[in-house]
Amino acid sequence: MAKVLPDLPLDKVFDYLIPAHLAAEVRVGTMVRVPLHGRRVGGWVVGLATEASTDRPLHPLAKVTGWGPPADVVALARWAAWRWAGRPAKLLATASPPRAVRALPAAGPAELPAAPGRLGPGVTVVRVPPAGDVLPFALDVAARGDALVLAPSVSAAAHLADRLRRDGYRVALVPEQWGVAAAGGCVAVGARAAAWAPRPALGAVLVVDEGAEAYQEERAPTWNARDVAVERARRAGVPCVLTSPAPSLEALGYGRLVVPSRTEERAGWPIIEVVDRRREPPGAGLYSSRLVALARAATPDARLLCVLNRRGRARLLACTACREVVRCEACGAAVEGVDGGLRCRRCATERPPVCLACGATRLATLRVGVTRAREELELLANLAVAEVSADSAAGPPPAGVPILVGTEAVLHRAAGAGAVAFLDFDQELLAPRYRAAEAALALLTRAARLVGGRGAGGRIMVQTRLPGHEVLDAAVHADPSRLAVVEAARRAALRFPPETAVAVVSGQAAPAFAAAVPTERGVEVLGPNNDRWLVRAADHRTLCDALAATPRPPGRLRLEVDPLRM
DNA sequence: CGGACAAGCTGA
DNA sequence: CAGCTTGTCCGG
Repeated sequence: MAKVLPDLPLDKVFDYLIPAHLAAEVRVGTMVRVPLHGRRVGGWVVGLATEASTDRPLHPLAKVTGWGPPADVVALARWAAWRWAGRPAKLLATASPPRAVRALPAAGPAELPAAPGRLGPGVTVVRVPPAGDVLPFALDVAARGDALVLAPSVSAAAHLADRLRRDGYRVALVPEQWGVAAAGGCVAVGARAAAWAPRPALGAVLVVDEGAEAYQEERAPTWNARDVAVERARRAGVPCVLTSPAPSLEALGYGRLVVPSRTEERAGWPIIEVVDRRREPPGAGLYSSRLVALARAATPDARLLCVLNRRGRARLLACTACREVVRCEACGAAVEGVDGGLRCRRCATERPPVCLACGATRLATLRVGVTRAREELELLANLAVAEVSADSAAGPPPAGVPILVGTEAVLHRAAGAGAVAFLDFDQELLAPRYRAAEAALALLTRAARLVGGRGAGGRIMVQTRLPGHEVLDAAVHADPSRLAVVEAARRAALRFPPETAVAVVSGQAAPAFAAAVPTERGVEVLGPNNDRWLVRAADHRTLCDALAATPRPPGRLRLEVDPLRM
């Protein structure tokens, strides 16, 4: 008989008889449909047995849907369900092909384009400067056969896949080519979900830009592809390589660090010019004389990207026709849009969404910081300046404009740049998130990739009132360890991860859950703060065991293990 | 999850 | 008291 985990928010395994005509297709991982409680549901075979765990009469499997995650991935999903306090079905769904796979294609060739080179056992963390190339590491793992290569975005994965193909490797882009990956004899390449790709004979694992936030699933269970990949390699006993321009503290805890020579690393970072805003004359606003000089030198071929993160400010509405700011007719304060109408933030007066100045009905949110910066830069530089928003539906940034200004989205939406200027970097350095420093350095590395290394003339300008901050110290010296040392000490002093392991508990059932967490072995429950509780323990084993031992009260509950913010 | 069944509420 | 909603239970 088959032990089946239904695709329901239910952690229970049910026994089914395997009809003779399906026997050849049923193995651990096979996706099936089964009768349960008067209906048919999908599920995964998670085990095979000869004896049922119940006396009640068994139903036969209704249907085999197709191939599913192999046995090692099923086991990995069970581990991840414990590690991120979630349901195995959620993780098995991620590990499954997006469309039913009835039959696998032929496996790829056994012989590989290159002989496996040096690759140590266990986890190797490699510091690759922003302008450096990770392809050599991808080739190293690919030469091991049935490799797994993860990149932080689908586009980065597709690009790496193309380059591996050009070097003679057969590549499966997962999850689209799930079946090709399952057949084996190829490199599986993909973004976050590819951590679960089927690999018949896993040879090695590479995680590119291991610290990227995109590796973490935002919805619970908040699993992280890097951590899943590391555990997977450990279970298989194969080498695992993590690359990053500035390895995270979590990665540094996994394995030995390999750094390039000082010369090589310095060449891979652009020149970073720090402008001390405390020394600028008052009234200069966001525009130091050095920034104005940089702006005047911008050309359409060597654009200047100006980054101004002004999040968390009250957002204003403006009329798209006459550009008048929309205000309350009763008290004159700013209004906010509420389902089809406008409401005053101060006196709660409501009215239809119509401009009082011109009567137009098309209103748009105004990002005060960025919009004003665009106008001011245009005057100061005497050049065209375009505003770039995070809305990718707005199309690519306009061509032929020498200066672009926007929130950090400008770094995602522009293909390249001659220079990048952070108008007010203190926003990043002082953000009230425990990972703010790592995130700020990540922002600088993203900018560094757009402008290239110092040899290519790349330069970044950072305006700040904290010129001695360790993030800037690390970037200016092209030495991320200068931040890692300070940050590790700070996290340890504040008992933040990875010094400790934490989970955020929220949702309607959070009070009952928080009260039921067993506070043994040093497990602490802190809060509530904004209706959220924090569970903290010395390590993940202690934390996850405590969460697993807590009975789930009825009602909505969100458990966020390893929160990005807390 | 979602069907079954029970208990509670409402209006004639 | 029919007809409906809401809550609880449980599945092979």
